[in-house]
Amino acid sequence: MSDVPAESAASSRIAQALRDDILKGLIAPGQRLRQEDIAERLGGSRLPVREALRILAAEGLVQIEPNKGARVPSLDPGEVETLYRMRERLEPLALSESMANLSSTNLAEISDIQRRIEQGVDVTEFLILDREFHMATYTGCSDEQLMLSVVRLWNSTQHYRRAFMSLTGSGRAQIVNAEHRLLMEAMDRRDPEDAELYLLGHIRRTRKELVRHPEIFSTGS
Amino acid sequence: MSDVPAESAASSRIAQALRDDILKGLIAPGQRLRQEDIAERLGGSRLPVREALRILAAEGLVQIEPNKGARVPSLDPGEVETLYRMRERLEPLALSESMANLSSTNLAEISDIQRRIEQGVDVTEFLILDREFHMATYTGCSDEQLMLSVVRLWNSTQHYRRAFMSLTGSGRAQIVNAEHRLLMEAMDRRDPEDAELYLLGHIRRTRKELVRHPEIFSTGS
DNA sequence: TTGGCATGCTTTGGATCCAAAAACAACCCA
DNA sequence: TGGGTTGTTTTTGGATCCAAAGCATGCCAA
Repeated sequence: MSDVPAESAASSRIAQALRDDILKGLIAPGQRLRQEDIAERLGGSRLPVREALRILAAEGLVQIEPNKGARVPSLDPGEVETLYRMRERLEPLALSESMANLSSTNLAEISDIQRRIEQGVDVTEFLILDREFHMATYTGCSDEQLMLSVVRLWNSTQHYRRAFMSLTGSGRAQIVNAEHRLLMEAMDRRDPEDAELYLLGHIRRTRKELVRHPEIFSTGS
Repeated sequence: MSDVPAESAASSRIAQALRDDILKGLIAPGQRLRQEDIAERLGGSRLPVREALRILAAEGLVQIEPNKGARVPSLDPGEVETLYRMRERLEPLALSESMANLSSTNLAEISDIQRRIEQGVDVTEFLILDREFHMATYTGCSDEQLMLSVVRLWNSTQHYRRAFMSLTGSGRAQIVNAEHRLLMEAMDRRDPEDAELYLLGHIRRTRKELVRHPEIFSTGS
């Protein structure tokens, strides 16, 4: 789950810990983050905590309101839909930028991740592996800003992806696997155009499924 | 008793000042930002300066390296090209999300900005008005994350847009005006599809012109 | 003369203390 | 009894001080 280049400071250590907690769902949307609590729990004073919260705010994982503190943003269905529309447009770009630089070793790694997904996993494991899969397809993309945006989008939607998976179970696994396989096949053929198209379809279908399940957004979690 | 907001947030005040300086080009890419200097120049201690730098880093305006401080990132041609490709994909989305909510008053404001652009302005003024123009077309987009991404992209490329304009002069003004007028016409017709297309073409053409002028990226500015 | 190392100087990172703003609760009054 | 108000408490924001990491200079030795 570690994305950023790990600027070796205490503030980034705290940021990393919080990031993991939020992405794992241990901190729910809407929940407030008190600086003192975090400082005590993770060690250190409140100052690096404040910087960590700034870092996370930059990644879209928390929202900071002046004099009111930080909280994990809770999104409404419309916002998540827009985030998915952003993914539909940005990730195919990242993919095509990446594919030119992917070695066959990279492709083998991607294939291996997909193999593990198809071995049947629980929701938590699937969320991790699915993210690993897509990020692996982007490893050839050297553009930092683009990848930062992609990671932000994944971060912001992670909670709702988990809620969706928990709700629908792994019944949709077959479709996802088919889409992943199509994507991999196009990548093996070194066909960025097809790969972009399959990826677009994959994300778009997920978006449409999400908006069909507004119960994900009920606060009771 | 509190009639004036009293500038409660010193860190955002400092961030705003720095942001203005960077966008105006007073702080060039590659230039280092020493915390103490900023603190002394803008008033306050180093602490709010640190937070301000984090805020700006989130907006892509500065880069922070641990124990080495913050500097305005200097981009290579490839990075700027990717940023423009991101713009090509994200801004049409923002535009279509926006258009549903634009009133005729909004459209009149946009038209007024374009009118001022066509009155003939210098480079500095053009950069401001052009940004105002496009941002005005996005005012109906209520999605925060999308707009944040768009602003980030504009921020990151601002310096190279200015370098390009200074280099080529206002010779390209006619093309830009024609594109803006086409865009406005589609918006007046309430045709998001056409508007997206014109906007895409506008950004794409600018990208292609930029990559044709690599001398923009030479450090001597 | 040149390469490498050590020392000091500068700059950033972190901790503690203090002030201000907001949430909360109890109270008073209508 | 309900709403507004005021005072207390909690929490965040800012300033100062101290520690650690870079960086440059300059010295010494080969």
